[in-house]
Amino acid sequence: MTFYAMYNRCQRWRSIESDKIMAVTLKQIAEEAGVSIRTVNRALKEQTGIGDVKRQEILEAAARMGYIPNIAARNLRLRKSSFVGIVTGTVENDIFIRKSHDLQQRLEVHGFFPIVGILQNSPEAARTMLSEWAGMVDTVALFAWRDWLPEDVLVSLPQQFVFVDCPMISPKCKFHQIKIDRSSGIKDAILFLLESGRSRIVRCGSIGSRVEGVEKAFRSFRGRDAEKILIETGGSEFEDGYKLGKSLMESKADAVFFDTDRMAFGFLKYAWEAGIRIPDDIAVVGFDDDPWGNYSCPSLSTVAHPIAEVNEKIVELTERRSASAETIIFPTKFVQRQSV
Amino acid sequence: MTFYAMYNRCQRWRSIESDKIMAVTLKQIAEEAGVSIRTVNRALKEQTGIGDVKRQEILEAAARMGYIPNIAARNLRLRKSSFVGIVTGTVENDIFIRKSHDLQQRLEVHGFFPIVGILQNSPEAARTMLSEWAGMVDTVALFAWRDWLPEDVLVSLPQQFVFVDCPMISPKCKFHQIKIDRSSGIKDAILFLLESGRSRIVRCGSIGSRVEGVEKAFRSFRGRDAEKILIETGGSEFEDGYKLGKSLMESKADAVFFDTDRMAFGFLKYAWEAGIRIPDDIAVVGFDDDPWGNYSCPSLSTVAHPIAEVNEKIVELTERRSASAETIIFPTKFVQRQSV
DNA sequence: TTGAAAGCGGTACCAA
DNA sequence: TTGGTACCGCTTTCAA
Repeated sequence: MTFYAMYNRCQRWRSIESDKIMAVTLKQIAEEAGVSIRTVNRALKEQTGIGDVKRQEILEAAARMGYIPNIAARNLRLRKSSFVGIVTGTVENDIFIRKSHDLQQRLEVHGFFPIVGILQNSPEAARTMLSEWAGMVDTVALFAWRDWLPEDVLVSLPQQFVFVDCPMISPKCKFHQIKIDRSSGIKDAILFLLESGRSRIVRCGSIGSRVEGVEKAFRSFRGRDAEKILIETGGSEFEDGYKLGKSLMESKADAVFFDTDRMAFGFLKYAWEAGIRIPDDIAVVGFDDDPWGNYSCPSLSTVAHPIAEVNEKIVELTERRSASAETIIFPTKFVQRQSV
Repeated sequence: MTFYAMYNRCQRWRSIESDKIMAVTLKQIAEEAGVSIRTVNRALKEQTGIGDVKRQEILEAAARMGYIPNIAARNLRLRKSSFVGIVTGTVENDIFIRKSHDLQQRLEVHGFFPIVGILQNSPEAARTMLSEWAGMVDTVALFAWRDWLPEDVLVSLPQQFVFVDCPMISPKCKFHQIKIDRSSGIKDAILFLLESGRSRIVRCGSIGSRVEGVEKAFRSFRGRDAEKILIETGGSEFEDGYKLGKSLMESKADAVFFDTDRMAFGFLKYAWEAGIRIPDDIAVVGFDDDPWGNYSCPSLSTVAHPIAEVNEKIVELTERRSASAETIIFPTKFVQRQSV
């Protein structure tokens, strides 16, 4: 038997035995109101089949005792949940964070809340994390992934998985995939550079996932009077762009396309220190649409991810839990600012 | 009765009746292995009191069937959870995001996962959101709050609440509070400005929470040969700092302290366009330690929040669920970069 | 060494 | 209009 006492004026109920706050349950309300649990349930759910007087009594008792339904119990019984998993990468201030923040806002509109996690370094650890979410989360959106076989890592996990912009996943993967067509925005960027009279266009970046988009974009301009130069670099961070400054200027390029905005910002810093004028001496385009591109000196032209479209799709999948794996591609967009 | 079938080579079990993936339960493993649920539980939990042969059989069956424990059910039974609520503000790319991302990483180290939400506009909506987390989350860290009485909004919610850097909360509030002493870092910033020969120091910001820290810092330098000027501004964003540029330069100040880094970045842009040299013409200090301060031209001196200390404290509270409300204050720190 | 059974809190079918 | 009760999946006490 448990004894309860009013907990000062804020009307919170506590167990006398422990300091732990006991949440009020349907059973307690039923005892208080002298009815059955089922009746309390009906009153709170505003279902029919209950007298107005009794309903009022029960609602008052519930309010007085400060009843808060236990969502874990409800989810268990209904075998569904209002939580959605989001897995992101670790890089601070990276686009992952913006993407997941946008998704968070969209999910809330539809009554879902995100459970967030950072992608682990080993497939075992990643799997463990996702297992920890079993029963709490029906859908998991993966904004980051590594060179693992999804089928192996996710075997027998009960959730629905949505891979977002994870290019290494094979097309016949049996999980949902939302892909991003990097080349569309890059194409527009290069077109803009060509039309504004630039002819020696450098790409700075690593041999990685973003190459294909750039190559595809460049190919579609074959025959135009422009030269494509590649300066390879391992990294994709601010420092990498900064260090590239010297060799970049020596290449006599009149436009440069960076694989990430962060690299572009690094080059902006180099240019600022070296007295290079942008865009007069060289035009600069980044990739990611980091919000800081609005504020840099000069503001940075870039290629934007289709964040809104991607996240709306995730919300849609969350709501209907599609049985068969879906694949959908959204295009990127060129954003013109001061640096071109 | 439910029928199961092997789901192709990945060994996932499905109910034949529906497309919905049925998670394998202890009961199913028990039936498969011909033992009781309790025995399966003992085997999986690696408890004593079970024969080695039987344990091996059960573990194999569980692995073969792809057993994933249902955390919602476990939490319900144990009346505790491995999830922690985090409530943030809405501003994109704001410090909220960095704080919560750091907390996320620290929580994961201790086996917790965040459930994240954005602070709603009305107290009712905020309360509804937190109710939705009842039973899922034992502790909620609030990185944002409004001008509401916590006692009223949070009445009878079963979780433990930690207010982080929410200055308007009264000291005798019966929830945990982690406060930030803004003046300590500002004091060091001003000291640096004085020692580097500046004497006309402007503060740009709104009459709000951050005033006190600045005033306190200035007071401790009374008697020194320096003049304090206040330029009041409503906002705290990039545009606000940009717009302030003109009147700021007209004030003949030789140093300026902004309430937020974002405002400082706005002023940096103005200075860049107007040909004002920083720090030669005027020294600039921001507040928040936005990572972009490393990359701006020039890099921005600022005052940093004690994010690590605050978040370690939250983790500690999460782990021991303190019964009595605790209040703790951490100091801010001056970060010197190119702009001073 | 094993298993039956009583919960955790909420939902909803079925009978009264 | 009501209430009894069997779940959801997991944990743990207690008895065999």
